[in-house]
Amino acid sequence: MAAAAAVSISTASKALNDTGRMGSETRERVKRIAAEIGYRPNALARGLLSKRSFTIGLLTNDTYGRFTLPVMAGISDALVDHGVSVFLCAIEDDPALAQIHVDAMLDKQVDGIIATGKRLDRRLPVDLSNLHVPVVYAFTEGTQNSVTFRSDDEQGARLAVEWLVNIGRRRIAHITGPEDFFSVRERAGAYHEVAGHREPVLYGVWSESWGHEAVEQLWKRPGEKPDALFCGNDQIARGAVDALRERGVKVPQDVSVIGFDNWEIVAAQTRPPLTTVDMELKELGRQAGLTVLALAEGRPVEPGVRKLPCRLIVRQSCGG
Amino acid sequence: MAAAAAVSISTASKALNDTGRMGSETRERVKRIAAEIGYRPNALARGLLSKRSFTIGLLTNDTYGRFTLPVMAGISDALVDHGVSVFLCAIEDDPALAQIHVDAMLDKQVDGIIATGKRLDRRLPVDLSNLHVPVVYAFTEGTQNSVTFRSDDEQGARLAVEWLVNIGRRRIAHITGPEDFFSVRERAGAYHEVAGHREPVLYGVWSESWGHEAVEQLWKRPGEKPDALFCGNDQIARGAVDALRERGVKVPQDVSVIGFDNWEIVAAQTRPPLTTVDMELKELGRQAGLTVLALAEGRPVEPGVRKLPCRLIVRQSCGG
DNA sequence: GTGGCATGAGAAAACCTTTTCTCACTTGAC
DNA sequence: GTCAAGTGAGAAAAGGTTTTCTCATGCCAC
Repeated sequence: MAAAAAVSISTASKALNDTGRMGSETRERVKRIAAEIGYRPNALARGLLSKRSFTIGLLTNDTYGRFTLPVMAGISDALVDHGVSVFLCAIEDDPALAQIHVDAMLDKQVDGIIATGKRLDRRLPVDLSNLHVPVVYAFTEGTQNSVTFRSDDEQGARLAVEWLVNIGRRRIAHITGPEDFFSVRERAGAYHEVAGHREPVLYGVWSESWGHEAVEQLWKRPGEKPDALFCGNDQIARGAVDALRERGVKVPQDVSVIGFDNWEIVAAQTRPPLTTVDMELKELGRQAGLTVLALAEGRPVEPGVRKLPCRLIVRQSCGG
Repeated sequence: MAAAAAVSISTASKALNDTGRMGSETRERVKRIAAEIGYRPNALARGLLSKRSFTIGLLTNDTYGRFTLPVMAGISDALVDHGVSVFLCAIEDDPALAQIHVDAMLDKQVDGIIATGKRLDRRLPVDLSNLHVPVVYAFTEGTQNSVTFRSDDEQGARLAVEWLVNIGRRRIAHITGPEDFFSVRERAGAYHEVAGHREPVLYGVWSESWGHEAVEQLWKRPGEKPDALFCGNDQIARGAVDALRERGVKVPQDVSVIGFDNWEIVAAQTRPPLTTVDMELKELGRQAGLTVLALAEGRPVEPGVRKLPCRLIVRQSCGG
């Protein structure tokens, strides 16, 4: 303890925390000696007393981290300045494992929990609604009266389709994922609204091969071919681009293609690199982090669903 | 506290921990009541006394988590049974940020630190060599006298090339990443040894487009074409497969292609799906987790570099 | 010179466990 | 009937910090 090294006992605490009454030369001396011996207070002891562990838990069922990692980066980015560290718990879809991790986090007195996932319209396999610590949901379905952050998929889709319209495309097709995804329906709705129903929506799965196959279907149909494809994610877009190339259709000259997610590893490696919609997951994580911190500190936060706007990332697959 | 709810005071502790002397009916009663009221001991208070926080820190500079996530999954998998939680700290390549995170972890009295990265032959931008907590390195360069876990890239490469030889391929080319990567040189060494120098090694970058371009180079050369490609990672392999398809070369009939990393998102989505070498990162993480736990508990661990064997994942890009 | 007050610094309690120590009571043996 | 040993359970200390309380000193004013 700094006390022993320096002179006094609990006076050290007051000196280092700039609290209490004391001579300024004593305060300075204690601080100097503390710095010299590299004294750092024990966060466990501090937490025991203050009821704040400066620790939060991040719960996710997104094994590959595609969505979780950007969210995590945002959370960490926002909280590191406040001295808060993050427990990451990957729970797959295993309720028992999830419960174990939640219990472990609670035992360690986390100041709050952020739940995140891989899908907006599904809950994590564990009930977090009656915990005595604040819970914030990010990119996963929350509970009644909770704070939930999600991307505004409708606005994102609108952004994409309007872009295609603005560069002069008229026959825009929409190739997307399974219709039971809420975000698929939201994006399709925006597509219909902006594009005006000129082309049908092709529902499928989230894979390159579906993008490939959907292009086959579209180009086998009689009549005019689409001059633009709005794809439900970057993998589908990539499959579509590959299929178009194989058919000798030029991207972006003959057909513009636009993706969703801005999953760099796919979007940037496609030839040509994909124009796509970024869901701003890092910003989403940042806000979730600040919110759980606010709740932990007792500041009031309005419950409800917060939709964060998406952003269009322009690369070369659209021309225009 | 359970004490208040039940009857006595510190007796509760002894009852719940099965220590001390006491009547079995008292012990049972305390346990029962504790279970009823859902009592869970405060890990902070426990840690203060026991000097064990049941917490470790995972430090990584692998932003996209391609390598870190499987390692993390293994660590968590190994340690969750021991009640240990993991702080994940993504430090990019920022020394100042790294130091902040390390300090925060030490303040929180982590029982140990695991350092991981995206490259075997580079250190993290922070010195962990003189900490008073154990440090284990996994998939990143460690320090003198430390415990380091890494994949056996030489053995992995051997596995791949031997497989190609065994299915009858004779003109095996090796397209790989930058020569300054230690693992690139190790893999190339094994390739030379097994394949017998029949083809040159093409060094480049870790991208699909390099795989694509390398195939162009190989097929533009006069003389016999390769009948197999051993690629330095799955992205290169994927670029190569795409280039071959565009040239009308059939995979796997005419040419076998084999990748490295088993990055499912690339390997499984390639047409045909890639046969590839898996570095068993999850197992690597598991062992790193158990090792740091052993060190934290004071059990002796031999320092040194532990090479873990790779495994061949057979899909359809090789035939045979 | 004495009473009041401001000031600086240490003492003590609290946070929640675990562990060791102590004490009262029971039992068995002589 | 007394003594030793054994048993059950509570008391107390410790762990490192923060916060409140107390006390001693010195100063000013009267």
